[in-house]
Amino acid sequence: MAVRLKDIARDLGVSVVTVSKVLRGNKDIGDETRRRVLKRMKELNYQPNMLARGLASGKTYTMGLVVPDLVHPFFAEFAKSLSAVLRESSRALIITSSEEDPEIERQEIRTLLHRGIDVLLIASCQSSLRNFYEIGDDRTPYLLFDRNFPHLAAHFVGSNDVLVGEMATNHLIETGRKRIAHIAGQGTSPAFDRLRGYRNAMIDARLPTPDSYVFTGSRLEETGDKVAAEAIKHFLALPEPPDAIFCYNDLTAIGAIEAVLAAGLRVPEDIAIVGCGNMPYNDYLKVPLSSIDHGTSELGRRAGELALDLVNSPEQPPKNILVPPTLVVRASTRPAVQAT
Amino acid sequence: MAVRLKDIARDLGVSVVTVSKVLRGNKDIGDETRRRVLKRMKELNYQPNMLARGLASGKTYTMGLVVPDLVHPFFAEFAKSLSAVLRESSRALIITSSEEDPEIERQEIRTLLHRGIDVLLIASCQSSLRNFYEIGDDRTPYLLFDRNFPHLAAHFVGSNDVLVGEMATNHLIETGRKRIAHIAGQGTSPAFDRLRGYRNAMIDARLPTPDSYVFTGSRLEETGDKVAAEAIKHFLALPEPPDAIFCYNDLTAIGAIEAVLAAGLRVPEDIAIVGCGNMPYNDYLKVPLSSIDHGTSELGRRAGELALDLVNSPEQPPKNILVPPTLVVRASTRPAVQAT
DNA sequence: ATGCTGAAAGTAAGCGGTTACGTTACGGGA
DNA sequence: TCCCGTAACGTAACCGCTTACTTTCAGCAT
Repeated sequence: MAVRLKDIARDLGVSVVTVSKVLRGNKDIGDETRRRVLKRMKELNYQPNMLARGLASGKTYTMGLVVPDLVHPFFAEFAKSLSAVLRESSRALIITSSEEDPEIERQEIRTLLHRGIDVLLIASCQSSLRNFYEIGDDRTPYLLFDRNFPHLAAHFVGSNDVLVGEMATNHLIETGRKRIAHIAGQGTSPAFDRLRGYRNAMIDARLPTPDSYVFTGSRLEETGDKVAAEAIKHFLALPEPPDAIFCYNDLTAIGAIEAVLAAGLRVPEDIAIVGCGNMPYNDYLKVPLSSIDHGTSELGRRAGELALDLVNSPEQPPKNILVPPTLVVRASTRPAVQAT
Repeated sequence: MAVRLKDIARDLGVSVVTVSKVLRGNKDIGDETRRRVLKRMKELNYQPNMLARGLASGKTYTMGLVVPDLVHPFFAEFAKSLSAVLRESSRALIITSSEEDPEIERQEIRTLLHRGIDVLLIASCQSSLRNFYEIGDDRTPYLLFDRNFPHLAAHFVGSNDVLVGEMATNHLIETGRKRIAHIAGQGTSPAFDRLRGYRNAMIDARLPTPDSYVFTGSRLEETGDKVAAEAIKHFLALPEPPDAIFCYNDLTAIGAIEAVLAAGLRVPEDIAIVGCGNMPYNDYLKVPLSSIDHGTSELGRRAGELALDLVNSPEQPPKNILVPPTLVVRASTRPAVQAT
């Protein structure tokens, strides 16, 4: 079996408490004793039993992460980056997926809390806040990422999604488009904020945004490509079809490109398209896709740092960490008028 | 704070042990008592403290997963599917990434073992077996997936990669190609087996496979697209360039398509290309990519089931679970001779 | 000499469960 | 009537570690 504190104590003729104190760097121990204990720990390759430590101390050295979908590159990359930060402070990460199902999310949160985690990180797929009151009861500190709840005073790490919407829209405006449409998401703060950013930019540029230029779809993370097909059908049936589309995310943008091409039109000549998320394969698509990059690994890093901070000072006032987005231009938004 | 067995016992005037027995479905309890305990558990919304249970019983109801890269769609999908299986038996999953670094992998394994997990699942990036002797010492059952070690008598869940290579190559042969090349991986069992499958198929078809038709690259999971560019340069410089290429994975195939197109040749007319992994975006590439599908979620499911089985009977003889691959044909391998 | 201080160690209790045995009371077979 | 088996529950110890509180003793001021 594994080496225990007891074994080291016995070997050295000291008490378990003494060894435990050395382990945790307690001042309470003489130099000579400390040295002997540390030496023996190395020799035996001692690793503390985290279950026992967690039970006795309340700290588990474990963080919990709940994402709506592990396969989505954004969440995967976030998890990877977060994981790297936690590894440095030798904490484990329990990752669970809610599959975009509020009931599963609820279940996963409860499981994590009762399993014992120091901090919970979550991109919630809830529309209500019920789950979060439960978390509050358990006094486990938590932070939201990617998706925020305006009326919940919680820590948040994410993009400035209003700015995301503005940047994408302004980019289309700057390349000379006038009739700019938006395929919008639903029910989450990024969806809401990106729409707002889009509206802001259009109003600033004094461009019209008829209601018919905003097509709202749901579950765009998983089925954005399908939804985009409907959206394009809708847009192309308008008396004045758009000459550019800002899509809620890249999957939707990909679907939009496919649908536009299938309709016999050209991207970007007839319709320019910009997405959001800057997925790895954007360069290799039929039309390489312009996109807004969230700085995902930066997000993961910042979230990890905040989480570590919350372990020590759980009661601090809510922080709101926004990582600035960047625009990555590719072929799908080359200027409409090739003035040469 | 959370509800404990003690609270329920007190409320009902029975002992903690009685409640514990009910919790675990022990026969040893009368119907009436059992009913009262269960009722009270529901009322108080009791959830067992996993740390305490783990410490006392040795079972942690937690599995550990080590993957080389969380962002890779294969591992993400595997993790997702595995996670779903474990959720059904209310077990948590600790996911860690080795970043394709043997030393990190070693570290992560040790951390997991000392944290206490019931089963370890790992796609190892080791070339040596050193880590696995360590695991053996801790008597924690483990299973390998995706990447196997021929000389290690361990449980394995993965593709039949020889068959993968044969299927891909045979498909190219059946569509009329004669000069078929392979961009091969390095150092892992899938790389080795797919190469063998390629060779098998070529020999069976009495087609030549000069050494110059096999280009070996490393770290294809992360940089396959770059490596493919070199490979294509190499192939096109041959006196008799190939008319088809079987690529170790989809990322490599994507890079190959890009490079072939950039060289002014057509896919599939001049060079057909088949990949491996059947990534989500294969339909949307410049040339939609034919690929071998591993049945990734099936793999995750089978791995999860085996892992659950190992909890109860850790000492069973090594199982070797191979999920049959399937071919998904897209534009990149349309027949060379459109005989109409 | 007496008492106080602080460094260095130890003692005991407990975290929330589980496990291996006891104990009790009842009923049936001989 | 006696014994024993069994159902139903309880007792005590322990899992490996931490926490809060002693204890011990040297050094120093009074």
